[in-house]
Amino acid sequence: MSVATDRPLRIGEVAMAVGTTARTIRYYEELGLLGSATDRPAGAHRTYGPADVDRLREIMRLRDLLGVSLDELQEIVEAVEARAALRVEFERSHDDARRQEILVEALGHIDRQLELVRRRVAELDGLEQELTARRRRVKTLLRVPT
Amino acid sequence: MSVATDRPLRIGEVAMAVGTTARTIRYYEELGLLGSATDRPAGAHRTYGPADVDRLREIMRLRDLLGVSLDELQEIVEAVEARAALRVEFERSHDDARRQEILVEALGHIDRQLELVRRRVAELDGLEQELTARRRRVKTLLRVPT
DNA sequence: TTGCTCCTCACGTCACGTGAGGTGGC
DNA sequence: TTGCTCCTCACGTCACGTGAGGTGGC
Repeated sequence: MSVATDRPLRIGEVAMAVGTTARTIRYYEELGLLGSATDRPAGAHRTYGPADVDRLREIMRLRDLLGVSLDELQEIVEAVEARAALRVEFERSHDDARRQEILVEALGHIDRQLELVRRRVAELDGLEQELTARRRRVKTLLRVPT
Repeated sequence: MSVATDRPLRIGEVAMAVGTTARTIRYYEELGLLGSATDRPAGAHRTYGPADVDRLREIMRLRDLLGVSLDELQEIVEAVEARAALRVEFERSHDDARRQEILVEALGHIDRQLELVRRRVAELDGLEQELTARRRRVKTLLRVPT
Protein backbone atom coordinates (compact mmCIF):
# COMPACT_ATOMS: atom_id res chain seq x y z
CA MET A 1 0.00 0.00 0.00
CA SER A 2 2.74 2.44 0.91
CA VAL A 3 5.67 3.40 -1.27
CA ALA A 4 7.79 0.30 -1.11
CA THR A 5 11.23 1.87 -1.29
CA ASP A 6 13.30 1.15 1.76
CA ARG A 7 14.98 4.51 1.58
CA PRO A 8 15.22 6.08 5.06
CA LEU A 9 12.48 8.63 5.67
CA ARG A 10 12.86 12.19 6.83
CA ILE A 11 10.94 13.64 9.72
CA GLY A 12 8.40 15.44 7.54
CA GLU A 13 7.62 12.30 5.61
CA VAL A 14 7.12 10.35 8.81
CA ALA A 15 4.91 13.07 10.25
CA MET A 16 2.78 13.07 7.12
CA ALA A 17 2.56 9.29 7.11
CA VAL A 18 1.30 8.98 10.67
CA GLY A 19 -0.73 12.19 10.76
CA THR A 20 1.23 14.38 13.12
CA THR A 21 3.86 17.13 12.98
CA ALA A 22 7.63 17.19 12.97
CA ARG A 23 7.51 19.14 16.20
CA THR A 24 5.64 16.38 17.95
CA ILE A 25 8.12 13.77 16.76
CA ARG A 26 11.05 15.85 18.03
CA TYR A 27 9.23 16.36 21.31
CA TYR A 28 8.68 12.64 21.78
CA GLU A 29 12.33 12.03 21.03
CA GLU A 30 13.24 14.64 23.64
CA LEU A 31 11.05 12.86 26.19
CA GLY A 32 12.71 9.57 25.34
CA LEU A 33 9.58 8.03 23.88
CA LEU A 34 11.20 7.41 20.54
CA GLY A 35 14.87 6.77 21.13
CA SER A 36 17.12 8.94 18.99
CA ALA A 37 20.02 7.84 16.86
CA THR A 38 22.89 8.58 19.23
CA ASP A 39 25.35 8.96 16.40
CA ARG A 40 23.52 11.77 14.65
CA PRO A 41 25.86 14.78 14.29
CA ALA A 42 24.48 18.00 15.75
CA GLY A 43 22.37 19.72 13.14
CA ALA A 44 22.13 16.72 10.84
CA HIS A 45 18.81 15.46 9.54
CA ARG A 46 16.98 12.74 11.44
CA THR A 47 16.22 9.56 9.53
CA TYR A 48 13.62 6.90 10.20
CA GLY A 49 12.93 3.34 9.15
CA PRO A 50 9.67 1.38 8.94
CA ALA A 51 10.06 0.14 12.53
CA ASP A 52 10.22 3.75 13.75
CA VAL A 53 7.06 4.57 11.87
CA ASP A 54 5.23 1.60 13.37
CA ARG A 55 6.36 2.52 16.82
CA LEU A 56 5.24 6.12 16.48
CA ARG A 57 1.91 5.02 15.14
CA GLU A 58 1.35 2.76 18.12
CA ILE A 59 2.31 5.48 20.57
CA MET A 60 -0.12 7.89 18.96
CA ARG A 61 -2.89 5.37 18.96
CA LEU A 62 -2.47 4.67 22.65
CA ARG A 63 -2.34 8.38 23.34
CA ASP A 64 -5.49 9.15 21.37
CA LEU A 65 -7.64 6.15 22.11
CA LEU A 66 -6.75 5.55 25.73
CA GLY A 67 -6.18 9.17 26.65
CA VAL A 68 -3.09 8.40 28.70
CA SER A 69 -0.61 11.11 29.60
CA LEU A 70 2.85 11.01 28.07
CA ASP A 71 4.11 10.10 31.51
CA GLU A 72 1.95 7.00 31.54
CA LEU A 73 2.81 6.43 27.89
CA GLN A 74 6.44 6.37 28.93
CA GLU A 75 5.69 3.39 31.13
CA ILE A 76 3.72 1.64 28.44
CA VAL A 77 6.50 2.22 25.93
CA GLU A 78 9.01 0.81 28.37
CA ALA A 79 6.80 -2.23 28.72
CA VAL A 80 6.71 -2.53 24.94
CA GLU A 81 10.50 -2.33 24.82
CA ALA A 82 10.78 -4.90 27.55
CA ARG A 83 8.51 -7.13 25.55
CA ALA A 84 10.69 -6.70 22.45
CA ALA A 85 13.78 -7.53 24.48
CA LEU A 86 12.05 -10.54 25.95
CA ARG A 87 11.07 -11.61 22.49
CA VAL A 88 14.67 -11.61 21.38
CA GLU A 89 15.68 -13.51 24.47
CA PHE A 90 12.84 -15.92 23.88
CA GLU A 91 13.94 -16.65 20.32
CA ARG A 92 17.45 -17.36 21.45
CA SER A 93 16.78 -19.21 24.65
CA HIS A 94 16.78 -22.96 24.86
CA ASP A 95 15.85 -23.00 28.53
CA ASP A 96 12.22 -24.08 28.52
CA ALA A 97 11.46 -22.83 32.03
CA ARG A 98 12.83 -19.41 31.13
CA ARG A 99 10.82 -19.41 27.93
CA GLN A 100 7.66 -20.05 29.90
CA GLU A 101 8.46 -17.18 32.23
CA ILE A 102 8.91 -14.81 29.33
CA LEU A 103 5.59 -15.78 27.81
CA VAL A 104 3.74 -15.34 31.09
CA GLU A 105 5.18 -11.89 31.48
CA ALA A 106 4.22 -10.96 27.92
CA LEU A 107 0.71 -12.16 28.64
CA GLY A 108 0.55 -9.82 31.63
CA HIS A 109 1.51 -6.83 29.48
CA ILE A 110 -1.11 -7.63 26.89
CA ASP A 111 -3.82 -8.20 29.48
CA ARG A 112 -3.18 -4.89 31.14
CA GLN A 113 -3.60 -3.08 27.84
CA LEU A 114 -6.72 -5.06 27.03
CA GLU A 115 -8.16 -3.99 30.38
CA LEU A 116 -7.74 -0.33 29.46
CA VAL A 117 -9.21 -0.82 26.01
CA ARG A 118 -12.23 -2.72 27.28
CA ARG A 119 -13.02 -0.21 29.97
CA ARG A 120 -13.03 2.52 27.34
CA VAL A 121 -15.24 0.54 25.04
CA ALA A 122 -17.69 -0.04 27.88
CA GLU A 123 -17.86 3.68 28.62
CA LEU A 124 -18.41 4.49 24.98
CA ASP A 125 -21.09 1.85 24.77
CA GLY A 126 -22.89 3.56 27.63
CA LEU A 127 -22.78 6.84 25.78
CA GLU A 128 -23.99 5.20 22.60
CA GLN A 129 -26.92 3.59 24.43
CA GLU A 130 -28.02 6.95 25.76
CA LEU A 131 -27.77 8.59 22.39
CA THR A 132 -29.71 5.87 20.62
CA ALA A 133 -32.38 6.02 23.33
CA ARG A 134 -32.75 9.75 22.72
CA ARG A 135 -32.83 9.12 19.03
CA ARG A 136 -35.63 6.63 19.45
CA ARG A 137 -37.70 9.08 21.45
CA VAL A 138 -37.34 11.74 18.79
CA LYS A 139 -38.14 9.24 16.08
CA THR A 140 -41.27 8.18 17.92
CA LEU A 141 -42.43 11.76 18.10
CA LEU A 142 -41.81 12.07 14.39
CA ARG A 143 -44.02 9.04 13.90
CA VAL A 144 -41.48 7.51 11.55
CA PRO A 145 -40.52 3.95 12.42
CA THR A 146 -36.86 3.29 13.37
CA MET B 1 -28.11 6.68 45.14
CA SER B 2 -26.80 10.16 45.90
CA VAL B 3 -27.64 12.23 48.94
CA ALA B 4 -31.18 13.25 48.22
CA THR B 5 -31.19 16.69 49.83
CA ASP B 6 -31.89 19.44 47.35
CA ARG B 7 -29.61 21.82 49.14
CA PRO B 8 -27.47 23.77 46.66
CA LEU B 9 -23.99 22.30 46.34
CA ARG B 10 -20.70 24.08 46.69
CA ILE B 11 -17.94 23.85 44.13
CA GLY B 12 -15.89 21.34 46.08
CA GLU B 13 -18.85 19.03 46.50
CA VAL B 14 -19.62 19.18 42.79
CA ALA B 15 -15.98 18.53 41.92
CA MET B 16 -15.93 15.51 44.20
CA ALA B 17 -19.22 14.23 42.80
CA VAL B 18 -18.11 14.31 39.17
CA GLY B 19 -14.46 13.47 39.74
CA THR B 20 -12.70 16.71 38.90
CA THR B 21 -11.31 19.77 40.66
CA ALA B 22 -12.72 23.14 41.66
CA ARG B 23 -10.14 24.76 39.42
CA THR B 24 -11.44 22.95 36.38
CA ILE B 25 -15.01 23.96 37.14
CA ARG B 26 -14.00 27.60 37.48
CA TYR B 27 -12.02 27.35 34.25
CA TYR B 28 -15.00 25.96 32.37
CA GLU B 29 -17.16 28.74 33.74
CA GLU B 30 -14.56 31.24 32.56
CA LEU B 31 -14.66 29.72 29.07
CA GLY B 32 -18.44 29.93 29.06
CA LEU B 33 -18.95 26.19 29.04
CA LEU B 34 -20.92 26.23 32.24
CA GLY B 35 -22.76 29.53 32.38
CA SER B 36 -22.25 31.36 35.65
CA ALA B 37 -24.90 32.84 37.90
CA THR B 38 -24.77 36.46 36.77
CA ASP B 39 -26.10 37.71 40.08
CA ARG B 40 -23.31 36.27 42.20
CA PRO B 41 -21.65 39.07 44.19
CA ALA B 42 -17.88 39.31 43.70
CA GLY B 43 -16.19 36.97 46.12
CA ALA B 44 -19.33 35.07 47.06
CA HIS B 45 -19.46 31.29 46.91
CA ARG B 46 -20.69 29.57 43.76
CA THR B 47 -23.68 27.29 44.15
CA TYR B 48 -24.86 24.46 41.94
CA GLY B 49 -28.02 22.44 41.43
CA PRO B 50 -28.53 18.92 40.08
CA ALA B 51 -28.90 20.23 36.53
CA ASP B 52 -25.47 21.84 36.75
CA VAL B 53 -23.96 18.60 37.95
CA ASP B 54 -25.53 16.66 35.07
CA ARG B 55 -24.30 19.19 32.59
CA LEU B 56 -20.76 19.11 33.90
CA ARG B 57 -20.78 15.35 33.88
CA GLU B 58 -21.83 15.31 30.24
CA ILE B 59 -19.18 17.83 29.27
CA MET B 60 -16.50 15.78 30.95
CA ARG B 61 -17.66 12.61 29.34
CA LEU B 62 -17.53 14.11 25.88
CA ARG B 63 -14.12 15.54 26.62
CA ASP B 64 -12.70 12.25 27.87
CA LEU B 65 -14.36 9.76 25.60
CA LEU B 66 -14.33 11.68 22.36
CA GLY B 67 -11.13 13.57 22.98
CA VAL B 68 -12.50 16.84 21.64
CA SER B 69 -10.84 20.15 22.44
CA LEU B 70 -12.67 22.62 24.65
CA ASP B 71 -13.11 24.72 21.54
CA GLU B 72 -15.02 21.94 19.84
CA LEU B 73 -16.75 21.20 23.13
CA GLN B 74 -17.95 24.78 23.10
CA GLU B 75 -19.76 24.07 19.86
CA ILE B 76 -21.21 20.83 21.12
CA VAL B 77 -22.41 22.53 24.28
CA GLU B 78 -24.03 25.24 22.20
CA ALA B 79 -25.76 22.54 20.23
CA VAL B 80 -26.95 20.99 23.48
CA GLU B 81 -28.30 24.35 24.59
CA ALA B 82 -29.99 24.86 21.28
CA ARG B 83 -31.58 21.48 21.67
CA ALA B 84 -32.83 22.40 25.15
CA ALA B 85 -34.27 25.64 23.79
CA LEU B 86 -35.89 23.78 20.93
CA ARG B 87 -37.32 21.33 23.40
CA VAL B 88 -39.02 24.12 25.29
CA GLU B 89 -40.31 25.58 22.06
CA PHE B 90 -41.47 22.15 21.02
CA GLU B 91 -43.45 21.65 24.22
CA ARG B 92 -45.19 24.96 23.78
CA SER B 93 -45.74 24.99 20.09
CA HIS B 94 -49.02 23.99 18.51
CA ASP B 95 -47.75 24.46 14.99
CA ASP B 96 -47.28 20.93 13.71
CA ALA B 97 -44.98 21.88 10.85
CA ARG B 98 -42.73 23.76 13.25
CA ARG B 99 -42.76 20.82 15.62
CA GLN B 100 -41.60 18.55 12.84
CA GLU B 101 -38.77 20.91 11.98
CA ILE B 102 -37.58 20.95 15.57
CA LEU B 103 -37.52 17.18 15.76
CA VAL B 104 -35.59 16.85 12.53
CA GLU B 105 -33.00 19.27 13.80
CA ALA B 106 -32.70 17.40 17.09
CA LEU B 107 -32.19 14.20 15.14
CA GLY B 108 -29.32 15.82 13.29
CA HIS B 109 -27.58 16.76 16.54
CA ILE B 110 -27.92 13.27 17.92
CA ASP B 111 -26.71 11.64 14.73
CA ARG B 112 -23.60 13.77 14.60
CA GLN B 113 -22.67 12.74 18.11
CA LEU B 114 -23.41 9.10 17.34
CA GLU B 115 -21.07 9.36 14.38
CA LEU B 116 -18.21 10.44 16.65
CA VAL B 117 -18.94 7.76 19.20
CA ARG B 118 -19.13 5.00 16.62
CA ARG B 119 -15.92 6.01 14.92
CA ARG B 120 -14.15 5.83 18.26
CA VAL B 121 -15.62 2.47 19.07
CA ALA B 122 -14.46 1.16 15.69
CA GLU B 123 -10.92 2.37 16.34
CA LEU B 124 -10.87 0.79 19.76
CA ASP B 125 -12.22 -2.43 18.31
CA GLY B 126 -9.29 -2.49 15.92
CA LEU B 127 -6.89 -2.11 18.79
CA GLU B 128 -8.66 -4.82 20.76
CA GLN B 129 -8.47 -7.20 17.80
CA GLU B 130 -4.74 -6.71 17.55
CA LEU B 131 -4.21 -7.25 21.23
CA THR B 132 -6.30 -10.40 21.36
CA ALA B 133 -4.45 -11.73 18.31
CA ARG B 134 -1.15 -11.20 20.09
CA ARG B 135 -2.59 -12.80 23.16
CA ARG B 136 -3.60 -15.82 21.19
CA ARG B 137 -0.13 -16.22 19.75
CA VAL B 138 1.44 -16.10 23.19
CA LYS B 139 -1.13 -18.53 24.52
CA THR B 140 -0.39 -20.94 21.70
CA LEU B 141 3.28 -20.84 22.54
CA LEU B 142 2.39 -21.54 26.13
CA ARG B 143 0.44 -24.57 24.94
CA VAL B 144 -2.48 -23.63 27.12
CA PRO B 145 -5.83 -23.51 25.33
CA THR B 146 -7.60 -20.10 25.13
C1' DT C 1 -14.16 31.90 67.88
C1' DT C 2 -12.12 28.06 65.44
C1' DG C 3 -11.81 25.28 61.18
C1' DC C 4 -13.07 24.46 56.93
C1' DT C 5 -14.02 25.53 52.28
C1' DC C 6 -14.43 29.08 49.49
C1' DC C 7 -12.65 33.41 46.85
C1' DT C 8 -9.37 35.88 43.39
C1' DC C 9 -4.96 36.70 41.40
C1' DA C 10 -1.03 34.88 39.31
C1' DC C 11 2.73 32.04 38.19
C1' DG C 12 3.93 27.01 36.83
C1' DT C 13 3.39 22.92 33.78
C1' DC C 14 2.38 19.69 30.09
C1' DA C 15 2.03 18.89 25.21
C1' DC C 16 2.80 20.74 21.85
C1' DG C 17 2.33 25.35 17.99
C1' DT C 18 4.79 28.83 15.78
C1' DG C 19 7.95 31.81 14.08
C1' DA C 20 13.27 33.39 13.74
C1' DG C 21 17.45 32.59 11.78
C1' DG C 22 20.45 29.37 9.76
C1' DT C 23 22.28 24.94 7.48
C1' DG C 24 21.97 20.65 4.42
C1' DG C 25 20.71 17.46 0.58
C1' DC C 26 18.30 16.39 -4.37
C1' DT D 1 22.60 27.81 -7.81
C1' DT D 2 17.77 27.67 -6.49
C1' DG D 3 14.10 25.61 -3.60
C1' DC D 4 12.79 22.74 -0.40
C1' DT D 5 12.94 20.54 3.96
C1' DC D 6 15.53 20.21 7.66
C1' DC D 7 18.00 22.09 12.05
C1' DT D 8 18.03 24.49 16.86
C1' DC D 9 16.54 27.92 20.05
C1' DA D 10 12.89 30.12 22.22
C1' DC D 11 8.61 32.24 23.11
C1' DG D 12 3.32 31.34 22.79
C1' DT D 13 -0.86 28.60 23.92
C1' DC D 14 -4.25 25.44 25.81
C1' DA D 15 -6.02 23.14 29.82
C1' DC D 16 -5.50 23.13 33.72
C1' DG D 17 -2.18 22.62 38.73
C1' DT D 18 -0.61 25.02 42.57
C1' DG D 19 0.40 28.07 45.98
C1' DA D 20 -0.36 33.11 48.18
C1' DG D 21 -3.17 35.85 50.72
C1' DG D 22 -7.71 36.84 52.12
C1' DT D 23 -12.91 36.35 53.09
C1' DG D 24 -17.34 33.72 54.22
C1' DG D 25 -20.62 30.27 56.21
C1' DC D 26 -21.87 26.05 59.67
